[in-house]
Amino acid sequence: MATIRDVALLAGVSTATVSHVLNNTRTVSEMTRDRVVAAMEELGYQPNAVARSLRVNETLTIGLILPDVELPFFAWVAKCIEKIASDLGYNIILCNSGWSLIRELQYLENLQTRRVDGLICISVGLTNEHVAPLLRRHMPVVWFEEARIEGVSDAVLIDNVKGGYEATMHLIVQGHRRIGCILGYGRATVTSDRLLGYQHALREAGLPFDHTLLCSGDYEAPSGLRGARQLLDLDEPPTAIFAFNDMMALGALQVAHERHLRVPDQLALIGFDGIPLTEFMSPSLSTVRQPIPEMSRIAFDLLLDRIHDRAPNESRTVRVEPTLVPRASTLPI
Amino acid sequence: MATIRDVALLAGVSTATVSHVLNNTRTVSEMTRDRVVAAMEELGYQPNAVARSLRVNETLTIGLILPDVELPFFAWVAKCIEKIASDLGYNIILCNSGWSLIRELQYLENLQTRRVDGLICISVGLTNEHVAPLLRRHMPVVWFEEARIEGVSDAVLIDNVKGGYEATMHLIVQGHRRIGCILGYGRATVTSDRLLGYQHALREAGLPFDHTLLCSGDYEAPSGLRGARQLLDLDEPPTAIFAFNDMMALGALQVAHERHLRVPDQLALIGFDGIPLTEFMSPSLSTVRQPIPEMSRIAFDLLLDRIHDRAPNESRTVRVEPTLVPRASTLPI
DNA sequence: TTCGGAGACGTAATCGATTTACTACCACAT
DNA sequence: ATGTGGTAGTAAATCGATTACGTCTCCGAA
Repeated sequence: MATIRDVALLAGVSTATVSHVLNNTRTVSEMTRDRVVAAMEELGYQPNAVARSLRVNETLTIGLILPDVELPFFAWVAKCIEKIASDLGYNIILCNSGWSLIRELQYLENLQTRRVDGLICISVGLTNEHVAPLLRRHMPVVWFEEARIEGVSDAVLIDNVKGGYEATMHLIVQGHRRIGCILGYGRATVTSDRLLGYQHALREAGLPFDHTLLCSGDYEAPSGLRGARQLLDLDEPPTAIFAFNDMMALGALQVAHERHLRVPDQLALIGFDGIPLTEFMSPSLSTVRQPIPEMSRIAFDLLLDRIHDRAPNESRTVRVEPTLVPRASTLPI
Repeated sequence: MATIRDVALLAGVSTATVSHVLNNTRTVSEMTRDRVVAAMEELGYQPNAVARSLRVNETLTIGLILPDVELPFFAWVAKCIEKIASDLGYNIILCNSGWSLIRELQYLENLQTRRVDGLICISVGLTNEHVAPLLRRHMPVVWFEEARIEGVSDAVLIDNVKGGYEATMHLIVQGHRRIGCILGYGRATVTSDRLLGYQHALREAGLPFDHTLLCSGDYEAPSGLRGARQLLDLDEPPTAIFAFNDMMALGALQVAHERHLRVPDQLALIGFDGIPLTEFMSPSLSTVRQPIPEMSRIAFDLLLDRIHDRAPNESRTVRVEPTLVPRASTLPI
């Protein structure tokens, strides 16, 4: 494999000159430049980014930690972030934590060792305490969608209280009085905030809060299925179900079909996230959309600001608005 | 950021000794080892993988090029490969080509520059000619699921002819005589082989091949929707549709609902891939499953063999069997 | 007493780039 | 003749690890 030295030798110049041709970092006479370029061609030279990274202390790589790329929501996030990154010359190291704090911590170690320039985290267990050592070493970290403690590292979040409120209020406006909830993981603020919004809406409408209408899920379809069955088996079953993500809503939708309940007449359904898939469910699924493309852009900008040291000392939290997307699963035709 | 030299200084030993403690590559007396470990702790030392990579010429990183992580099939692949890789200490650089050959080529350049140890490719346009320069530089490449030319680089493929045959024959056995097809991209062997299998099955059953029953798609749900509408608008519409992937089948399923066609009585549907989602559609979708976890394992093994120079000179193609998964969308209750 | 071998470590070259500091040359004005 | 300034190039230090080779000490056998 040809090195910069080989190129320099063949072109009859120093490695410095080759480097300057490569990076356009100093004027090189046209004659010399041509000779260098020709030498690179002839040798099939490919610069070694590892050596470059060692010297300039920059890897043009960022780590992306998320719970499970297989879930459409996270796949969506991964795609958006990868797009933005690659357009700017950055590469993404994909880290699939499988909802495990231990694996998250392993990735944290690993990514530091690899000297990634920054880190975007959709974390299930990491807190600011875990990343404090990274911050001290000036490794930028941005929390995405979920931040266990705000105000220490940068974060881009949505207003989950509002999202929960809007989903619930939408169902109430459609005339529903008993609204079941399929929650997410208990310890996540994502879950507790959406639940808070649900309760606000009930209170505002003067409806009682009945904890038997809550059941827990894990953001995967089977748990939505189990949850919906449990709710529909109640003595006084709900007429509408608010699933805290779209995949659990999909599970619930299957239960509706299995029990021959017409959606939305006999059972209304609303999800959360707004993954593209929701549009293609039958009936199409109402949902609360997270603006993932925008959030990805913001997350990357926050990261770049830190990487290039043009961010303020204090941390920044950007909160974006979710938007209600009413579709056939809640709207009578 | 502490370096190995800082550790050596603090522990009062040479960098060689620290390195040997780090990698367990030479016996170090217990006393010295303790001092070194203590020094590492005190300094919060984290080895620099970039420097290591430069020296040992190994990055423990592999590139994964695929068309679109957002599609559940590719997300599934990404997850499986990432799992296997990370268990072996490798990291994955995610490269989303967006079905573009140009971007694939850019990633190819980029990954070479970064000196990844190997490459797994689900390619839309790359051929062996494009990767020939990589192979000459001893960069291992494994084609996954699709290989434009076999027998030059390693590949793990499924028998798409058989898959197409089984899907079609399954529908024929259920009594269908006119079977529509929603194809994938024309230039891919994945598409042409599945079509071949379809034709084999028709011939074997003595059914005519009618090209008006074919329409083209792009593996995304909307194209399945358009395709299904087109097929059902025929003067003699099919009673069953074979979509060349599950997402297009999902689109077709939506058309069935929109036209109030009972599935499978009035319209039977079968997809391809076997993504987990199929189980949660209503009705659950029959499909032909690709054994992605096994294929991922095989792909990685092929790669590791090349990386460690224990592969034969000639290329190896491993072909695995797809399996028919009959579900409610083709089976009357 | 000497020699050989094992155990424990150190010195310094090396990987392939970038970049600072310096030189050489030429043109032009004073 | 001297100084000034710009252009084009080189030599060598540097990034932070790994590792080939060498050194030193100690112990037991000849």
